[in-house]
Amino acid sequence: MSSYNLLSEPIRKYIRDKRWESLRPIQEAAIQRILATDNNYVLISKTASGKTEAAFLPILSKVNFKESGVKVLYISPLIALINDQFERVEKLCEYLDVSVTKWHGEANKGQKDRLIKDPNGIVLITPESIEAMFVNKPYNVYHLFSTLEYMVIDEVHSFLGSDRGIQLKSLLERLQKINKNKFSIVALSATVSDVNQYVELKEFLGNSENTKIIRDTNKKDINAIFKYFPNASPELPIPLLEDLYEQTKDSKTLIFPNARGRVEEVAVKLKKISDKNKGHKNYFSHHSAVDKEVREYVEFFAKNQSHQNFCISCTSTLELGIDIGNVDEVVQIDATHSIASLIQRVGRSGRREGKQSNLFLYATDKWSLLQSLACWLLYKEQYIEPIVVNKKPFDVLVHQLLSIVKGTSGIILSELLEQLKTNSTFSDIEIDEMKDIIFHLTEIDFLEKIGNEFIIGIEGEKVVNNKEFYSLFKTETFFKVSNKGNKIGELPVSFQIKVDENIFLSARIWKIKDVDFKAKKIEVIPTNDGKKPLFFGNSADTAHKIREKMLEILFTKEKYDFLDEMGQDCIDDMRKDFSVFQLTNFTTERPLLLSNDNLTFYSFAGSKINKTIGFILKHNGIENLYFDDSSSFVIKNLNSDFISVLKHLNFEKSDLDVALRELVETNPAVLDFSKWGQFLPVNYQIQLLKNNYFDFEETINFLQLLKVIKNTD
DNA sequence: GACCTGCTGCGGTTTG
Repeated sequence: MSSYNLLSEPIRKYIRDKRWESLRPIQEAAIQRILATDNNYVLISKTASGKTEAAFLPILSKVNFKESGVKVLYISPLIALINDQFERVEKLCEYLDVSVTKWHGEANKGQKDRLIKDPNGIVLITPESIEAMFVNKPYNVYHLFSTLEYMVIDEVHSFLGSDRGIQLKSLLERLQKINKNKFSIVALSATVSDVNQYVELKEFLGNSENTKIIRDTNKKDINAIFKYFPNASPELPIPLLEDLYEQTKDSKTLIFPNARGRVEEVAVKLKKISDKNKGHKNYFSHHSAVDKEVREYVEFFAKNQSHQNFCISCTSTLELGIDIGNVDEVVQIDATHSIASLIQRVGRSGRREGKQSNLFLYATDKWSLLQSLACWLLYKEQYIEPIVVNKKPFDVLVHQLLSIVKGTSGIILSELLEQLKTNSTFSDIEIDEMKDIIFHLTEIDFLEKIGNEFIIGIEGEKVVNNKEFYSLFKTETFFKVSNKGNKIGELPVSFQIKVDENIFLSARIWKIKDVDFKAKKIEVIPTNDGKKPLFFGNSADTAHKIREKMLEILFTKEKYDFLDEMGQDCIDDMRKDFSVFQLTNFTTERPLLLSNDNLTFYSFAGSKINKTIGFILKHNGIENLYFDDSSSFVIKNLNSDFISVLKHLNFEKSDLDVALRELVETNPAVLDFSKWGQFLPVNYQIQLLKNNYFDFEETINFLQLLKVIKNTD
């Protein structure tokens, strides 16, 4: 225990009292390095491997908490995670007489006020709460956070590649600027396995040169079992549910059915089967539309009822590090959209004494089976999709610009530009581009120029003084569902929301008794039979590599011992269907099926490339139907030669910009992916579409190399 | 048929 001896005595006492026999590998490595240097570190290690302690043990040994001011700022993407970590960190801090303060939208205000009176110790916060402080009480940011020594960013991978991540990076740099002595950063992550991702990670922390990666490569052994139950209707096949029940009834299980409606269907139907068989009653659902208190109860149950089995049907709400302990079995119903997501889900399982740890992959559709298989094979190859960071985040610039102006009582142009230009988040955006955007914001009354100084304009006030301002993502308002004052969850308005309709929610069945459209409330009573609720969402993008792997599987002869008979037969059938194509190169060759009067182009490409191809086809007057499951375009009544059309698609730049402008003007909803993009000048909206929504560069690369293989008979 | 994430300030009332 060499690192142990380097820690301060109170921390060593903590370890002794905890009766830890040894430090985990990630802790051994991190303790030595964090104590010895002021480098930034990224600690990469699987869920529940002691990452939090790997960061906090050395930081608490090292930092001098005697001086006034907050010394350590911990940032989390989730309130639930802050509440979880608070208990752990606070217990540790009892040994040091250092105070820990939760600072998020649901945290106790008295504690926050106390911190302002006497800034000290450790603060646990969300990015949005930092944003709010910059906007409303910029002097408090200085008062509290100008003497930081360490910042800890938890679940850092959840920020990378998103607008929320760009916002956090900007906030981090704004904090760094008000600290005379630069603070060091320790970031924690469970799912970074590709060396290419290291570059983006280091860049994110703002000091690539002095950022080091510490990685525990210990893998989790898990046994995959594929089961194929083709379904003919939107409902899950009964044999699948019965098999699922048998596989999970004596375990602690997490089931990921991908969609909230289906999460409810699984929870309710399994519970019914369990009731019939006199099995356990602990069937729950957990997703964003389940009431918060109900979700907390479910988490509490999973964490504390160690002697009882349970089954939680959930969405990605249980992907991140909220502590529910380990489960015995993880079930994925139909394919995940990314390997990163699969890694997180697999990471939830752990071995119980004398029990094999299993991952069940159920598929209800042949394409989903193929995609699931592709994901599993890529997982075994340790592949993970690359992180794509928008280097010209004009929309986040709009937001941060308003945040900076609001935080001042008037700022001159040169000072505003200086603040943006010295923030490396925006270093690829030119000064002239910034000026364009500032000019446009002034035109639409988001900013107002008084003398030499910019302040927030009349229209800007409406936006900045709204609580929706602090976040980079949009949310719609749902109707609150309750039963005699007990909150159950919420549902979006749809034709389903009417009196006497029966729906599933929070793993139970309800009859709608009253809908109050004005108050957006639904009153329900329990009942015995019903339907899954309808939600409307967008599916996440599917990575290019996953589609490529799907194609590869179709052209190999391999048998998979983890596939059931139905599944292997299905894959063999698909292979037979595709055997009419003489295809050998999975990077460049793609099948083109010619039949009577239509053709089907199987692009086997990532979502962004497909969106771009669809747009270009339409732009060239080629009407097509796109099918996401099979990544294919069906084109009817095409007279010209499709291949030459595809190879010679019109990429004239000015022409493309005209087409994109037309798209933005006729269909502004195309910008819905960006909360702040709507306030950009139209030519910047076009650039945003090119950078974030479409991917012309990759599409051109793909099409240039593309060799279309036609069917032979 | 299709995921997730967060939220100030102020004035009022209640509580110790």
